[in-house]
Amino acid sequence: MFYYRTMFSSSTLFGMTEPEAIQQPPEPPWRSAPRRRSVPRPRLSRDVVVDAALTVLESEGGEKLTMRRLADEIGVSASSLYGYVANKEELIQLVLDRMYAEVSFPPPSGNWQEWLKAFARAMLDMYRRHPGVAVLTLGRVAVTPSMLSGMEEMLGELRSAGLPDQVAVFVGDLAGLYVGGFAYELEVAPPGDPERFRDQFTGWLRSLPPGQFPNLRSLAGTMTAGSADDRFEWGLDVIIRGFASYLEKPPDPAAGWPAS
Amino acid sequence: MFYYRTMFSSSTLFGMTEPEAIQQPPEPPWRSAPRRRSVPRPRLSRDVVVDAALTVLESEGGEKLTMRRLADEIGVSASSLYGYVANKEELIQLVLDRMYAEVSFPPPSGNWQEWLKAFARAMLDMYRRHPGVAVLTLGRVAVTPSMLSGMEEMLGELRSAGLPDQVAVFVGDLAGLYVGGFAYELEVAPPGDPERFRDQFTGWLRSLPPGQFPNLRSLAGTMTAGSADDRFEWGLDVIIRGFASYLEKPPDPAAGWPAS
DNA sequence: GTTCGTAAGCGAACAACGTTCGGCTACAGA
DNA sequence: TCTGTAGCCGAACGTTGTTCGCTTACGAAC
Repeated sequence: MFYYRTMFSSSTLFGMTEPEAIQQPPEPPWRSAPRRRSVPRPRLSRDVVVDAALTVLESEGGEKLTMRRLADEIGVSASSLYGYVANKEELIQLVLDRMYAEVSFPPPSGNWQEWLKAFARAMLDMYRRHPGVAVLTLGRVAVTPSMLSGMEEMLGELRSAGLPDQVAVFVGDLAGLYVGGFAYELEVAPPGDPERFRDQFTGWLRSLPPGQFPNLRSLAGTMTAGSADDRFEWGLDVIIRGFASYLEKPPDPAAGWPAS
Repeated sequence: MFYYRTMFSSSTLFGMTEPEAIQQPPEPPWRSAPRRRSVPRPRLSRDVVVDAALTVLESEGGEKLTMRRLADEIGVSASSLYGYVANKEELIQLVLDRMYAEVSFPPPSGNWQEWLKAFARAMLDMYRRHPGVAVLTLGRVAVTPSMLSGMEEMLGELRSAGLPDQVAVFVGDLAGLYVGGFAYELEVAPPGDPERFRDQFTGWLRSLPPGQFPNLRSLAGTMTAGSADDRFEWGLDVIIRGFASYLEKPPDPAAGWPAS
């Protein structure tokens, strides 16, 4: 579901330790241990910080999530946060982990296509419940524990439904990119009335010079047609159809496709 | 090709003017006119600034593109840049416009599938020639003149190849998202030896606890298999197959798909 | 009950960022 | 030669993430 921005870019970013170094609990390396305290009387905690981050996120959006603003939300100074979070990047990773953990997996079924659609919808629902989160996933690679669990679950379902390994890996890759990108698009949409905005955009397209942009002009209505949900379902369907077609009729092996 | 992050989020971001206001040259609204000067003896110019931005971008990456760094590159003070560029956002838009203009369109052919693949490859080539640019497209909506031209060209080709309007619009949407996301993935990959990194990542996956992550462990090799080019071609093929399947066998109209 | 160690939290500060403002400078036109 | 102005600059402002040293208040030890 979310390999895409993950598989080739995740590890060294947060000072990933060498494979040998990770043994007992292979938590992602960015997860630093919270500071020990033999005297337990803190007003703060990792959970308090992450909770407050979510509050700020949902009420003011991703760009407004600043360490000072977050500290204000809790009623504490900004520097205090660094006792519980290594830096802002780690904070965001913790937020994303919390979000991914919220996504519930569809029950196992032999039908990988329907399962994947249900999972994708669950992901999109999560993004919708927490506006401001999709923005955080951009330009960032989140290898959080709960995201690993999501990947694991999906791979299990796809494999047990009979998909070849390579296809199982790649379908998650592509679908994850799709859902994340779609959620981002929803978030970035201007806050005002969507109808009005759509009309505005359509009108702008129609105002392009006819000689230079005939297609954009005549397709102005088409480009803004359909509800967000319709477009989401459609894209999902197209991607899954593509993979189904691949299963029925694999391309020429000489083209360099990895063997399944 | 790049509708995705465009169609529903572009306009109000940069203070889009009302449709009626745009008449003769409907340049995107972020493009402010450079300051008039009856005395033409400037060391700087918009082109000089954009050129320098590209140099910084390619040598130090997107995060390092700062106004001060850019000014240093030219040998000028940071504040001087604001005579030629309204702000950093506009600078980035200008950079992106320059990049999109560099992409050459494949010659028209009746085969929309091959045409689209060729266009996607040309886009990816552009991103590869200019490392650091893909990062800039994230979290941003670039409705630049050259990007409009790209959309126009693609729509023309797809329509003349017989694709229904709605499909033509959406295929560009999805393919654009794919290419942009892929390019970003390439950029974010750690600078060191890719082979070594892949081994590292594979090893890390294999070090996950077997009971909890059996699939991730056993698919560790599969997840990192294939060259970047192979994976790019594969994803492209999957997407296009999905659309082809849609053309042959449209889904149930009751499901709310837009009529073509 | 007093002392003490320690960790939680604070305020100030730092560097870097985008951006603005007032002023200097040097040239084109009068 | 004078003057207006365009081009550019340095300093500054308000943010940002982050660090550092200090205060404070509690649990434990005597």
